[in-house]
Amino acid sequence: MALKLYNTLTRQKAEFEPIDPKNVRMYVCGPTVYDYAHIGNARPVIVFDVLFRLLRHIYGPEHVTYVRNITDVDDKINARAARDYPDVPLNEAIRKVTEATEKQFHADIAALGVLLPTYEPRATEYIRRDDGRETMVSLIETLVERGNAYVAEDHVLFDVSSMPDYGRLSNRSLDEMEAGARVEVAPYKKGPMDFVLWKPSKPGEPAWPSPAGIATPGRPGWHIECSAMAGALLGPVFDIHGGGIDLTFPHHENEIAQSRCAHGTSVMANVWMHNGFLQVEGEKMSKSLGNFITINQLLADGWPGEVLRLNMLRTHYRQPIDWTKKGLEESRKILAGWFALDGLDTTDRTSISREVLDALEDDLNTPKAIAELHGLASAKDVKNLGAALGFLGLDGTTLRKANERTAETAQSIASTVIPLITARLEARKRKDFAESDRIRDELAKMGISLKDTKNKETGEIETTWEVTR
RNA sequence: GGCCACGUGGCGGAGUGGUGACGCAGCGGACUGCAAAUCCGCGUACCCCGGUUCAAUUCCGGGCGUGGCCUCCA
Repeated sequence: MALKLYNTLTRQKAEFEPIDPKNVRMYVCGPTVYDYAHIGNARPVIVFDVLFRLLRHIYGPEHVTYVRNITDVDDKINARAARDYPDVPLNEAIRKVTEATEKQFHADIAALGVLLPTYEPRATEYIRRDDGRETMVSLIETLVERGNAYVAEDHVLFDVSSMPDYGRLSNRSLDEMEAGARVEVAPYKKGPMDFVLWKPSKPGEPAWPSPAGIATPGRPGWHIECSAMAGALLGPVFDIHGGGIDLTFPHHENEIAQSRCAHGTSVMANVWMHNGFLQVEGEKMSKSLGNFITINQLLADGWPGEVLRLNMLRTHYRQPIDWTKKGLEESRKILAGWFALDGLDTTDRTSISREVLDALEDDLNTPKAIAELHGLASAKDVKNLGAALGFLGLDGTTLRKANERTAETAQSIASTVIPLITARLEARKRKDFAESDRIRDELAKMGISLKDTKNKETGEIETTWEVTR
């Protein structure tokens, strides 16, 4: 089966045809580094990691270029830096915030089994540079020259009226947008939907020499950075652009406007993919509700990264997810069941089952793929199951780490537990089941569960135990 | 108000114009002193109302509900 992907641009699922099968190119909007990544941020990272793995499988690992940026210039970063490091010069404080957050982000997603993208550019590296690559400043200059952007009060603004099909991705017309606009329009804008490409910096704020003859130093608007990084690393037209569904408008719409007008192309990327939103325990995740869940917190609570990953993939990427504790428990059980099978090896990827690949090639139908995994598990086909799990980024690494931690806990309490188990076995031998059960209950309260097995050779009852919490 | 998704059994979640995927939970059985683990078995679900059709959960229309965007939140 050929790879099919749903394209937001056409609102249809269609067969994917790369521009150049020798170099399949994908761009995904990455995080703005000012705070811990939350579980909603994890979704596109995981979803597009699966797509990256699939593309590498189909076209060959050396024939796929995946760019996921780091946004390290943004007003939210400035605000956070000023708040957290009030006694440090702003630029230095910003560096502290972005470096620490970026490091944390990488640690978090590594636990989720996410491969490194081919390139992970930082926005600040693409404002200006001297190697001839596309930059935000060069894009802005081009847009001004071509009449798609104008200078007003030290800002550079994109003139949306200069682009006839602005709004095509999000399927809305300029009239509709203007009618529905609820924001106060800055007086220097020609049209209410015009958006900022460049804005002046206040003293002390990060600032770069401005384009288009503006004397005051400034900084880029949000949308231009993705256009610049995508253009610099993937060229004017590439295959796939991904991100959260909330970015469709205005971010992606504006990216398209900038890139297409600057490059004179009819599309920026052929396929636009958007992952659905995530709710927590049936409610919208928000700071005011206090249900903001970070990846870091989930990991700290003892959930192996692979459980988070599986939990994410149990829902199709375009569907909304209700992220619940119950779902996590279920994912943990499923994974534990698979990894308990004898002979499972996730490093041998020679036989990834056709059924699993077919499911993934059908617009990344991960729930279907997971159902196939269940089938392989019940057929005890550990060869195909292991291969598919490894392929999906569920290679057991974080499960093993969690098991090691449990083993350490077990070791630390073994001296308390073992005498109790011995006493219970003795009670059992003399058929004092009341005492035997009392000891088992006592252990259960400590989070220890027991298993009695009969030794086939000696006929003796033996008890194994494990820490369940 | 405009635009867009989505509504399947207790829960999660595929899929299909006509034989009730799959998983978790639950129930029954085997095993066990009893459990646990394991194995075997068990479910008459497709938001509502119309329409098309021999036949609709699946197609069409309307309604209701949930969520998203229209505010530099993935």
